Amino acid sequence: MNQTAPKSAPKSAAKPVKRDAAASKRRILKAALAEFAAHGHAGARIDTIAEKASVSKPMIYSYFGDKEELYKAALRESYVQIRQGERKLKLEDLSPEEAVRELVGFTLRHFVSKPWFVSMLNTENLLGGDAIRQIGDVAEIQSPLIESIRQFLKRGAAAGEIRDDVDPVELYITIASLCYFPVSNKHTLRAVFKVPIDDDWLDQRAAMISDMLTCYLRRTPPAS
Amino acid sequence: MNQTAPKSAPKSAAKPVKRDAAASKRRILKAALAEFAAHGHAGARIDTIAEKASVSKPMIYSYFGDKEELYKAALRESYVQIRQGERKLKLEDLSPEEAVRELVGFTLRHFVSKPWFVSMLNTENLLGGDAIRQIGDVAEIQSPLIESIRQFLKRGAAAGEIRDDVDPVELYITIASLCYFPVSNKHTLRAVFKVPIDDDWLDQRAAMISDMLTCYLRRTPPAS
Amino acid sequence: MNQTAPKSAPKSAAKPVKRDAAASKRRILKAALAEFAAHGHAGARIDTIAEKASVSKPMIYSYFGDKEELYKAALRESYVQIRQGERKLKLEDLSPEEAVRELVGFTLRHFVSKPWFVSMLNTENLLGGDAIRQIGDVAEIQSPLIESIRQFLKRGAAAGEIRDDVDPVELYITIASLCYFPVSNKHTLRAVFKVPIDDDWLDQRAAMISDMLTCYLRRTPPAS
Amino acid sequence: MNQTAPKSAPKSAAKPVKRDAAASKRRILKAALAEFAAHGHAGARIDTIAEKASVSKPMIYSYFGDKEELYKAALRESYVQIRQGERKLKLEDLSPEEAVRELVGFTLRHFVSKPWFVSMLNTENLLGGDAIRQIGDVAEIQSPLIESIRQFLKRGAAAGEIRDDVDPVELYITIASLCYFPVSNKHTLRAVFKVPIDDDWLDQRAAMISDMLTCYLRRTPPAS
DNA sequence: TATGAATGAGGGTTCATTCAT
DNA sequence: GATGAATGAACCCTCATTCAT
Repeated sequence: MNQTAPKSAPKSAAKPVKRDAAASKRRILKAALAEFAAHGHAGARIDTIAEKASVSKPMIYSYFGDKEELYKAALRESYVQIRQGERKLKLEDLSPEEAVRELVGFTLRHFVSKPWFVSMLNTENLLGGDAIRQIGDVAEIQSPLIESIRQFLKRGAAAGEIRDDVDPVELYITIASLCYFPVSNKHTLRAVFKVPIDDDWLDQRAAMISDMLTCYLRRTPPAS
Repeated sequence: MNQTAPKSAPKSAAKPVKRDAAASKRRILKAALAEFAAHGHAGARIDTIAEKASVSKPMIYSYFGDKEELYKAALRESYVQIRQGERKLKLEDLSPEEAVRELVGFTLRHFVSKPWFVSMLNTENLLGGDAIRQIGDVAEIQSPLIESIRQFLKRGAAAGEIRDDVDPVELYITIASLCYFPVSNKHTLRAVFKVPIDDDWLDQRAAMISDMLTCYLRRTPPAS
Repeated sequence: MNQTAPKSAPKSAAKPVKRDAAASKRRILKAALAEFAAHGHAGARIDTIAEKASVSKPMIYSYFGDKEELYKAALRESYVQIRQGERKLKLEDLSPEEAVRELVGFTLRHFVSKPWFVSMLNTENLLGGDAIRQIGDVAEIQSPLIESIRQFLKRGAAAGEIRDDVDPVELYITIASLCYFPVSNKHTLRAVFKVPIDDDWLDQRAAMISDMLTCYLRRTPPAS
Repeated sequence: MNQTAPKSAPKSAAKPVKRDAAASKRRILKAALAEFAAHGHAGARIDTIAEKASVSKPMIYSYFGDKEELYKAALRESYVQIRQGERKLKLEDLSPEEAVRELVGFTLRHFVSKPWFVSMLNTENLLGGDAIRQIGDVAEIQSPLIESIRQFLKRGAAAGEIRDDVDPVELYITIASLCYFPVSNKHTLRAVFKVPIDDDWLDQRAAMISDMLTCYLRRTPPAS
């Protein structure tokens, strides 16, 4: 009767992670994020999520309520994961020019390597942002990065290396714009402009973006 | 074939728009574009499109085949309409700096005033670009604008006013990136960064983008 | 190719009533009434209704909206049908005693032969009467019967044959009570009191009820 | 086996009601009765019952088997509780007329104050009485009341105060009919006849019913 | 004993699509 | 050419029921 005695063989992963609520919830969230990112809100299928998460559908409803709530959880999760990645970015000891170059390269690689984040933003904005407005703490999730940018801008301005009228949020939006678009619109760009959005192209782009920003930051602000 | 030439038969003009196949098709396309842009591919409803176009559902199927084909037609239509708008842009007699400023302002206004275009691109890229790859002539649709940009870049470079290593497609992608992102991601930006993406903000942004690009174009290319 | 030519043989009921919206709706209503009466609100199955009505489920939703609305329609239908039966009742030319006897017999037979009416009332009252409150014209449906009762009471009182303080609604509720209970509670009565609620028993009951009512009506009202 | 005998072990009385199988079972039964009465057989939810009884769902299954068995237990319980109420009724020392008046008033108040009994009967009869047929001892539960009625009828007949051909079961069914209907069909009566079934109305009704029955009982039986 | 975790089977509802006039 | 009528196939969600601790 030692069929049901995994004690003696804890290593055997025959029954992966049964009866572990937290793990189940995590798997569901991961699968949901992938599914919503791949097919949008309406195109996502609860059946598929259940299957990919190796749980039954009722578990999803018991943990998350309904599709809408699951979507919100997935959207929030995409921000949480992005933020975890951003923690690795260290700009403190860099010159403004190096910091910009690092930030651009990082942001671009970040978007490329986490395409579900880009897809979730697309999906959410398509639907009018109803969900993100209901997630209270999204602003806080992103703030450390902005703070980091503010620091190096202040340092550079104090050292007289760059202009002193640059808002960190505006700069971030600029960088994000330049990095987001080629990733988000990869397929239409390729079809319309025959541009192959591959690693080489992206590397060149990162360099060009950095050049442009550096040039702009160095310049003295207009007299107006 | 004078079926589609009601001009020669003014008698039968009792019912103005009825029994006009071309008009029906146009109405369907318009409604489909609005619906797909508003709710994405999976979220769009054929019933709603039929209702908004004031046609019966079988009409849609007889004209367009199925939802997939209708989606492709709507996607193509969004490019056609965008292109029609771009025709109004005249850059020939402007200095490079003026041309950039005009192009940026125009592109931004364009995206803002045709949000369905932005939504259709989002939707199409979300789904992997399968549809746009099947539309043969999309590349040609966009080319006049690129040509126009090429012209003023060449002129400016010849006059020594700007650097001569700028690719028109790259420049357009840069401008598009900067104009697209704040429009496309309006809702998440507002939620995360508390930035109100209104007309004032967009005007300032257009100026800032133009400054940055001008600065970059003027600069001599790096030695490498 | 005369497979699809029923014209030459209109009698053949091979394809019963296809493409007849009104007929479909009628069949659905009939099936719904039977199903709700047999299994109650929650126990009724839309699938079963569709099957019994020989329509697909979407037809039901297209005609009636949802289960709740279909239930309301069925409830209303049960009153309409009951009312149609009551029209056959003629009390005008009868003496008060005969009228009562006729009314009692009729009501009892009515309830026995339309058990779905009794079941629908049970179901609706079980759920708190939410549905019937939303049906505007139920009161009017029942009123002719009350009017009829009022007439013979007035006639009998004027002739001095019966007391003159009897309210027609109260009398109807009394009769309904006496006729409803043995029909509605047929199964529990049989199980608890071993009373076989069959035709013989019901006939005797009708006589007893009539006796009792007659006795009561004849009596002069109490002094109080 | 002193697990279920906390009396002998007052030490472990820290948690008063916990680990008391009988109490749990009682709470389940009470909650089930309320739930089945409120929503009918199909509409009742095991989850709700578990929650209201403060037990886990597996407890319910371990005590009662399945929903069907729980329903039967609840149905039986409703009879048991009704019977407990009836025990308080004392008709022995009353005149026939007083006994009838007391019995009517009591029955009406009984139904009004135990609406779940009425609802359970409705539900059970709606479903065809399958459950009650499987409960063996229901007949015995009700019999004392019938016996009590038989007594006072015999006494009254012997004293020549009332007719002697009245069957106690028939009389009880008559009284039950008159008291049950206005309670059971409270909502539809209000909607259809605009009669407010409140305490005043019920008091008047009890008086009227008693009058009618008294009148009938006093009368000499018909010659037939 | 007691229960959190989990699920198979279905229930109501919707949607793209077609039929028949 | 045009449409009201109709439906198969899902989809989201729930519920009675069991597993495993």
